[in-house]
Amino acid sequence: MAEQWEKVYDPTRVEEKWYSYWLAKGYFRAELNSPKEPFSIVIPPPNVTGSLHMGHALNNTLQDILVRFKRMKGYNCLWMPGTDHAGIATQNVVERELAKEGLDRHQLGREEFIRRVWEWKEKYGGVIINQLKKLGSSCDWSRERFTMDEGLSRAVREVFVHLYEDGLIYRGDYIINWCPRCHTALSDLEVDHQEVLTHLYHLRYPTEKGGHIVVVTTRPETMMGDTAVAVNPQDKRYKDLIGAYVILPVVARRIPVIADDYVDPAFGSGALKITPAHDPSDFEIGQRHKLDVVRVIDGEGRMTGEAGPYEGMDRFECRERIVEDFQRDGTLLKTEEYHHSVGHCYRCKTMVEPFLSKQWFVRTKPLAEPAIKAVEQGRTRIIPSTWERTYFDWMHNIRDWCISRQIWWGHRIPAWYCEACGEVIVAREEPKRCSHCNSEQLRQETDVLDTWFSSALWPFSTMGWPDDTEELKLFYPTSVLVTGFDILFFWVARMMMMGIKFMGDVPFRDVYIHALVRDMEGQKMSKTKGNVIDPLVMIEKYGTDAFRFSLAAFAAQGRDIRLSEDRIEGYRNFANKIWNAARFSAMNLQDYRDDGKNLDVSLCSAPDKWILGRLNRAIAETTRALDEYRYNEGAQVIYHFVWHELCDWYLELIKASLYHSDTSQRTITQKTLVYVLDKTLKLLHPFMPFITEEIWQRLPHDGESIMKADYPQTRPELVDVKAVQEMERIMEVITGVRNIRGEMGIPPLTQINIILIVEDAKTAAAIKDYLGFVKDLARVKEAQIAVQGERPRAAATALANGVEVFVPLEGVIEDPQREQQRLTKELTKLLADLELTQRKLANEAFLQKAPPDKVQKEREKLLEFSTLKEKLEQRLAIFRELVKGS
RNA sequence: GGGCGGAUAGCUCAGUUGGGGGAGCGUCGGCCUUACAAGCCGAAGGUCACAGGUUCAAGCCCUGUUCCGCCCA
Repeated sequence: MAEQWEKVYDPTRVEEKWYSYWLAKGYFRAELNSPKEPFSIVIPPPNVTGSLHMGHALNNTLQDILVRFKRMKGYNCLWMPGTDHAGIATQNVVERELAKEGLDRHQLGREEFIRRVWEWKEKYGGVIINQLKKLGSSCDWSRERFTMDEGLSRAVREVFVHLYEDGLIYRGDYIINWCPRCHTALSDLEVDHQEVLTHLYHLRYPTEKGGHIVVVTTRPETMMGDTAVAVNPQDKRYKDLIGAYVILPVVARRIPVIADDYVDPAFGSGALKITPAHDPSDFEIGQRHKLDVVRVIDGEGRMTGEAGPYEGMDRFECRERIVEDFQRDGTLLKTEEYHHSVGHCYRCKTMVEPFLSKQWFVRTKPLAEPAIKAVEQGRTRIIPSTWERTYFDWMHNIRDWCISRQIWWGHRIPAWYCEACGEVIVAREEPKRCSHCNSEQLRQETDVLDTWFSSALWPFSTMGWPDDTEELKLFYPTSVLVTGFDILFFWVARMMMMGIKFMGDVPFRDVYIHALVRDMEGQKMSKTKGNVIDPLVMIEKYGTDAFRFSLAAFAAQGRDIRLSEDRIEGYRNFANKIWNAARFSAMNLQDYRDDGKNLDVSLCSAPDKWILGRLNRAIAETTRALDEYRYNEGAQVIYHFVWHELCDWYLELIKASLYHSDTSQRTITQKTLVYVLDKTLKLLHPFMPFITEEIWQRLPHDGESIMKADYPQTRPELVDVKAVQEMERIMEVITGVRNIRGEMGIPPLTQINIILIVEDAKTAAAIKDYLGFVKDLARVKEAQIAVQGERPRAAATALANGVEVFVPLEGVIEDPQREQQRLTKELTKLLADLELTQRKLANEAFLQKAPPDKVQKEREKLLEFSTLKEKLEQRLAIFRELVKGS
């Protein structure tokens, strides 16, 4: 034990060292031939373009805690890591790079562009993986996957073709969400609705027979695409106009007035302009009434030739111009302010354009049904269960999923079109000729699939599906998925559907949904708001262990996390506390030799027995907390145990034995200390992997690494309940004396004597052996015990569970008023408690209806409080006299 | 418009079948006590948002109100 123990724990050197050690030893690897029970988690794959943010940090800390916990519990653990190709995001990044060189992807061509993306991925794609390693994540890196890997791509093709053959994938013309900047379709989920302040424009459309009708719209620029005006059939104002025609301004097109229940007569003028090409509801109305479809905005967000004089203008510019023009010519009657929510691209925040186009869709209803049932039947549990409702709501109202994207980076849709006969061929491998007309003129679909399509297969594609692998047999279904609620629909719901469809079983037994990390004001962290706290900066500043512990301590179920740096600093101090406790122990263990025998409680000292009792409880509670995904409770239990029980009491209590006592007592305490530290470090390891390994290796230990050690189990046979209680009574005595010191302003260096008065000789005998602890911890010079003796008059008093503590004040402090004040304060508190108890016991209904044990408890309290009251009043009487006399 | 969550100490938050409201940070007082001043000892501080209801008993269960946040349309 020649190691240097620095006075302050320095995480920087330690972390790197142990992570490399664990890697080199292969501790993170899952085994394929193991008798151990399997436990598996697939990582929510971060975007390959990403870098570690708080969300990742929380998510992976929680997973790592679970995996380390289970591994120590003896499970064969697989934590499957990897990244997601993030189609749109990655393409955007690489396009930006190209733009710096003055290039765009069209100049490069598809093949060359994709080559550049791969090149970029090889160069920068590993960033987040290294950051996860810094966090201590014990993933099985030998199995790292990427959604664009050959194996995973094969799974994607297999699933696509299979779904197509089952009639669950179709292609057609529908209104989809179009991002004019990313130049692609988006699914409904990929649209963020944001409340914006815009205007409602009242436009006057002349009717064919003279007169006019007023329509109300937020989007006047689409009016050139109107193909009808709709009113509610019940609306008397417009009854006569139904079937008539109006003349569309600007383009002078003749369009009908139609009746449809969709129109709300109370909104605006009650007349709605219908633009089937640029609004989802209008599209549906258009289909019902077989209306023409006129596209006035193109994929770039610019006005088409159909827009007449506005052709070529940007959609927003067009709105301004058209409003000006209408103002001038009287078409615009009125403008009012209006709040409504408008869709924005979740990747680039551009306002999406509802857009009619040909896209590929997944028919989701048949897939959703079994996924709903699985949760209803509890085959997958969602924790906390409040999220089940959200899951069900979404699943019940699920809409078909637009899966085609007009970008290049991603899994190209395995469909080919025959140039000769127009046949669509969907196949696993590229077809040579048309299955219908035998033509060789085939052209592959240019669209790629939504990234979430491949993510949906993640729990089984990463394990080698469609091959029938050992991994799948062992580790599917996975034990738990740990993820944030923001991707419950995007990802979890879709994995449920695909897992059940293709594996015949749910992808995970449990889904643990954790909170979002927000800033101190409760705002979502975002780069644009500038309120991000960088996890890597926190790690740098406070150490990984402190940072991880903070996240765990904050992770209360069902509640968002408002991260505060003060708390992280607090847990940095906690790490230092542990370090110093270990340092102290090491200093007192230099001569310790393990005798190889089991710990014999009967030989232990009272503090030893006490800490063993507390340890047992800490083990039970931490284990229960982690079994129930109550991370914050687990963290809290350990924190309290280490700081306020182990350090504040136990280490202080054993100093005397370590410093002065005879060898046998010292050896037993050393043995207990080693035992307790060992278990404590193991309890803490899943939360704080690095510091626990460092300390564990420095102290007497058994094995190569703490992460391969057994997780502590409760040991009732090591708990001596009576000894624990006796110790606690002495601790109360100590606290009582300290309280007197503090309240009476007796400086620590002032020597005091105490007299303990007890009721019987038995108690006196029980306490006698413990006087040393009182002397040491309360800084007492002389301590006497008396049975039923006379109470000293000028002495401050404390009552400790059957022991009356007296601190004679003569020569210590001469002002009796202080003690009088102190006693009055105590008495006031006591009287409040006493009154409450008396009132309860005076209540007939309570006596009759409350459970007997509760009533009994109140009776005991009454007795206790009454005795205390009597004693306090006696003391007060004495001090009143002393005050008078002085 | 529909749904969900929150309101508890100065601040950030725990509080698991209803039975004397806790922690961390901060504050105040005292300490360089040979592991740790990133520390030790002591203390103060709360109509548990508001109004009703159920119950012998409510921070907790029910109803309504106000304010805040989120998701979906």
